[in-house]
Parts: sequence; C-alpha cells; structure tokens
Amino acid sequence: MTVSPPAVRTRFAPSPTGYLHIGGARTALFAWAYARHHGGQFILRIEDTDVARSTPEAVQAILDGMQWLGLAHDEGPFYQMQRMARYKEVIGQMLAAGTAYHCYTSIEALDALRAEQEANKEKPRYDGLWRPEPGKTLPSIPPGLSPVVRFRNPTGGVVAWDDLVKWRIEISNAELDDFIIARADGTPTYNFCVVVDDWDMRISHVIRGDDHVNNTPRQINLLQALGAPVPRYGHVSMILGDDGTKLSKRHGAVSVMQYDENGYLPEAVLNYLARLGWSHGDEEIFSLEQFVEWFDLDHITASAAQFNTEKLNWLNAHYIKLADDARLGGEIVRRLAEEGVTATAHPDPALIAGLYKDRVVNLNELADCAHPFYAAVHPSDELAAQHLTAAAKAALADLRRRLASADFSPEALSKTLKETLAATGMKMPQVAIPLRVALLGQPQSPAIDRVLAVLGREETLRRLDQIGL
RNA sequence: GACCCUAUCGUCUAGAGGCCUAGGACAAUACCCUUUCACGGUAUGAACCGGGGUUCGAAUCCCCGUGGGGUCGCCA
Repeated sequence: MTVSPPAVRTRFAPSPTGYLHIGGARTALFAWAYARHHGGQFILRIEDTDVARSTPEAVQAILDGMQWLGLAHDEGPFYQMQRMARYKEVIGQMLAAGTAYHCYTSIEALDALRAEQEANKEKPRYDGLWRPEPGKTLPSIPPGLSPVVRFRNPTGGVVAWDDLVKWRIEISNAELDDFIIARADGTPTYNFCVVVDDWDMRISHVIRGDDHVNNTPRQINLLQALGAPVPRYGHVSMILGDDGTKLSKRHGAVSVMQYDENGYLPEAVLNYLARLGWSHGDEEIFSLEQFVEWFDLDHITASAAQFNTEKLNWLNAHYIKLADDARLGGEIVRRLAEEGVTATAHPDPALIAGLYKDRVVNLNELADCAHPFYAAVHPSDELAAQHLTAAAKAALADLRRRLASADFSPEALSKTLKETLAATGMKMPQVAIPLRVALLGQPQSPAIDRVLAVLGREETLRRLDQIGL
C-alpha cells in the first residue's frame, strides 16, 4: 500500500484595508509558485474581520492586483465575515472544553495594566486574572460587562517549528499570554480566524510575511488545543524601501497597480519580485513558467531585502524589447488616451512601438515618444533657432522636393536622404537633426529613415511645409 | 525595555570547511558601435560588520558584541 504525499495547499490571506502592495505581492507570488511547483492548490482568502477598516474597494484592488500579475487562485476568494457561524461554533467548543475562558477585565483596566508594565520595563501582557485554575477562586463577575473570550495558552515549555525559510525557531510559552480570541461583541479575532481557516481549508504550507513570526507560536498552540494538524510555516522576509527603511507611501509606488500606471509590465515586476530575496544560481531573467519550475523555499534569503527601482527598470526595459508590437501599440493608445490624445490608425501605433521599444524604460516613455506622431508639432524657439537655420532649411527644401515623389520604404528613404546630402554637400547629422526637429519637434529620434517611413509621405510633407521652407 | 529574526561589493545575490587572489546582475566609470539620442558590446573599480574560539584549513561551524528588521492591541 502506498501512502500518497499530502497535497500542497498554500494561501494568500490579505486584509482588505488598502491596496495590494509590493510586499504582499511578493508573498503572494511565493505562495502561488510553491503550490504550482508542487502541483498543489493556491487559495485566496480575504481577512475582513476588521469591519471598521475593511472596504469593498480594497477587496477589488487586491483582486485587480492579483489579476494584473496573473496570479490565479484555485479556490476562493473566501471571506472571513461569511464564516462567522463556524468561528462561533469553534469558540463554543473551546469554552466547553476549557481551552478558552471568559475574561471580564475592561479595556480601561487593560490599558492601566499595560501602562504599569511598561513603566516597569516589562513586556506588556495579560495577567491571567480570569484564567481558571484548579483551586483558584475567580473574581465575582461585574454587572453590565460583556466578557471577551481568551485562549488558555500553555504556561510551560517552548513552541518550536522548523521554519521553511528561517530554519528552527523556538519561542518560550512564558513569552505568550492568554490572547483574546473573541471580542466583547462576540466577533472573533485574527489569530483565531486564521487558525480555523487554515484548518478547515486544509492549508499545508503557510507562506507569509516575516511580521507574522510572533503569531505563529500562538497559532500552533491554538491548533494543538483544537486537535488540528499543524501546517508547515515559511516566513518570507520583508521588503524595505529604496532607502533601506520600512516600505511606506513615502516610497511612491506602494500599490502594484501603481506600477501599471507608472508604465511597468507585469512580467517585469514579477521577475523582479521573484529575484528579490530568492535566487537560482546566477539566473536573472526568467519567465514565470521557468520560475515555477525552479522555485523552492531553500533559496530564499532570510534577511530583509531593499527594493531597487533601477534594477526593476532594467528588467522592464528588457521585457519591453521582447514584447509584441501590437500589445505595445495597445499600451500606447491606452496611455495617450489618458492624456486626452487620440492615437489614430495612421500611423499605426504598433509601428511606432517597434520604432521605440528598444530605447525606453517604461510604457509611459513609449507613449511620450509616440505623442508627437499624433499631435501637432511646434518646435520650441530655442530648437528652431539652433537647428532650423537658413542652410538647414535649404537642405530640407531639397529633400522635400525629392520626398514628394520618393518611395517611402526605409531603404529607399535612406537613398533619398543621401541624394540630398550629395546635392547640398552636407553631412548626415546636418540634415537629419533639423529634419527631426521639423517632424517631431525633437533633435533626437530613432533612425530618421525609419521615422519617415512610419510617418508616411502625406504627414511628412505637411509637417515640412509647416516650418516654412 | 522584552522577545524573535538577520548580517558577502552602493543594491539584489552566488557561496552549504579547502574549488574563493570571493562569482553573477543592477547601478557607476571608460572605451567601442553609431545618422542624433538611446539600445547593444567590451573593460574597470567595488564586499565576506567587529572580536574571540573550533579546525591542518572558515565567507561558510560556535560564542560574544555591534548594526539592521520585526513583534509586543477587544488591528490584521
């Protein structure tokens, strides 16, 4: 008889109190890749029990972000607010079993206790006043006060687990207090919901941020009190901002969708995030498929990693070069539209994308490059004075005559350009740069013959006429 | 303050006792290419936090410092 290996089931469990930020995206990517690598399931769970701070907009933002990145879930999204009945059922069972108890200490009393402990430079923790013990007499229940439910945490020994990224972690039970699992209004709290969910959803590997390390021993104790299996845990380190400090709004792009707005391709963000804190030898550039094949938890760095926009930019430029022209053309249309510019069918946005894609770092730059093709061009006085000199105009006039009847393929245009050079005795830059200024309002562009070919005869002549030759 | 985690070029990292006079990538610098600006190519500089051990031998193992991060809520 063969025993089939337990299924790998991972989850991403954000709370909808804001966007999907870059750190969360990386955690999601790792959890997703781990499930995919092992042929398991990836579950999306929305932890919305903080009613005051959770919003439907934030839920949508998370869903949008996951979709933009292409991280599809196999089950869910599950919403914790819809599982209240189940949580209450388990709390009832724990109360009955004596693994949890009612506590009537008020918030004010708790605050006072905490203040006192901090003043004594002690670690703030619940004092166990209402914890039942054999032979202990509990205080009399104060009238008019609804109790919270606390977990009866073990008092001795240590909780230890072999973390998938940080190896063995041990935390003494003496460091833990009897934390609240249900508020006075009866709603369950985070650590409790997570445990019941991970149990019910048969999560095998909990891959989450470093900031949850301190929750893990509490959750393990809870799981054990419930007689539930304990999953494996892997705590991925945090991402720090460009300046080495904690990631925050100060660092600009916090939401993954902000990266879309800033002109990043999802595959570039994914590749960058994958490589931030994880490695496969010297590999730097790889597809999502390749990543899934290679991904394992042993090669994740245990320490926090600093975000580096320049490297992301490099990857983004790389993926733009690889991207299909039609797709990039679509991005040009979409981004120009946001500026109120309509990119028409002529010239074809895809052709412009092909012209510029190997010289830009992001999609917004690409759209900027395309902009003069679709809008009237007015060279600045400074540029005109510098480049549209009498001599230059004479050369352009010569060129204009030839262009009126020339073939507009890049090869033929290159030849036509050379004819003008021969006729006027000028060097290529002496003609090409004024031509760029006349046609695009800028002294730099890709090879001018290619620009002419994309712009087309009609528009080229029109723009040339506009500078008054 | 307590507890937990962590420490290789500016940054991301390779490295799991001898393959290391420490490798790759981004960024930087220089040169080449060039029809301008870019792209691209080539080259150069740049690191094992400090101190003790263990060992024939340590970036790799142990201890102590120090730095960085995280957590200490009727938030998640």
